[in-house]
Amino acid sequence: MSASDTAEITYRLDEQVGYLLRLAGQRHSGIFQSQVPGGLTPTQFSALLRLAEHGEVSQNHLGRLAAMDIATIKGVVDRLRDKGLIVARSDPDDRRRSLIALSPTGTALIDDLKSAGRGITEATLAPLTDRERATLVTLLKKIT
Amino acid sequence: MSASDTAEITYRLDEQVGYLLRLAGQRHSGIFQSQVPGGLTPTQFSALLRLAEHGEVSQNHLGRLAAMDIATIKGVVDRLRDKGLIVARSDPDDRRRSLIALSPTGTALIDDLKSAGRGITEATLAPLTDRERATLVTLLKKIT
DNA sequence: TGGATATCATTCGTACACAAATGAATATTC
DNA sequence: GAATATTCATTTGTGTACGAATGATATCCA
Repeated sequence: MSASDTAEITYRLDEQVGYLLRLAGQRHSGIFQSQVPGGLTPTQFSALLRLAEHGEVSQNHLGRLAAMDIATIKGVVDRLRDKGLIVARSDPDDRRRSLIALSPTGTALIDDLKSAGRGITEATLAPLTDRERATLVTLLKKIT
Repeated sequence: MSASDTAEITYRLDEQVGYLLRLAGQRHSGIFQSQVPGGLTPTQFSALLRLAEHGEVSQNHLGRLAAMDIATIKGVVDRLRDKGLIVARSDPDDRRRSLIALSPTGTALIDDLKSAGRGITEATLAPLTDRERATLVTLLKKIT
């Protein structure tokens, strides 16, 4: 047994994906907040874009589309409705369901959100070359 | 102007770093929870490892070391103290400061945490080759 | 030395994030 | 068609995450 085998177990927190994912998320979140219109959060933004893509869907389905827990999407929907960006109605064919759709205000906001979203992604990826950006996106998709 | 230039602005949520960072973080978080001993959260884990690296530090300093807001580290420290993994005492040389250190129980846990941390990273990166793993870590560091 | 400045920790408010429990409504299956 | 299972939305509880305000303590420097 060599001397280095004795006690110490080396483990560098700064090299772990989990820790780095948290840090990268923090930085992105700051950039997002400074560039998004309407004081939207990243999750609210995702929910709105999913609604733009899919049209009217049930609340739980929207949560699945935007990768949110049912308890999380509930709060997000409540806040988006308070902001007047979405409308909710109960499904006449299934009384358990609450159908969620963009309001006219919400619809009118979508193009601005897409444009802001492009700027946010650009700022987040600014330290990378085009090739590195594509690689990062590819690798992140693989571990999702 | 071609037909496709008219209205539609294309924007794919599933291609945006911010969204992918959130998804990757969610998956990692699930893996973490299933493998870490003592029911620790990723942030609690990070705080403990920083304490192991740096020894006794002030609460705010610990927050900076582990990339947490002062309001966040306060809650984390409270919960770690409730679990008996750390001890806090007031700094005799600066009465504003609260000095935080690992307790004997916390110290005894560190090697297990490092070992679990390796497994968690391995499971998170399982879909990637060794080369891809190194690339991902490098790119994440660059956007941090 | 004494006033401006900075740092430390706490607290409050808002917003995810998810597990678990609940009750209502709908599907399934025998 | 009745028992079983599933799905939907809500609620509760715990734990990040961060901005902003506050009061206590240190430091700086004119």
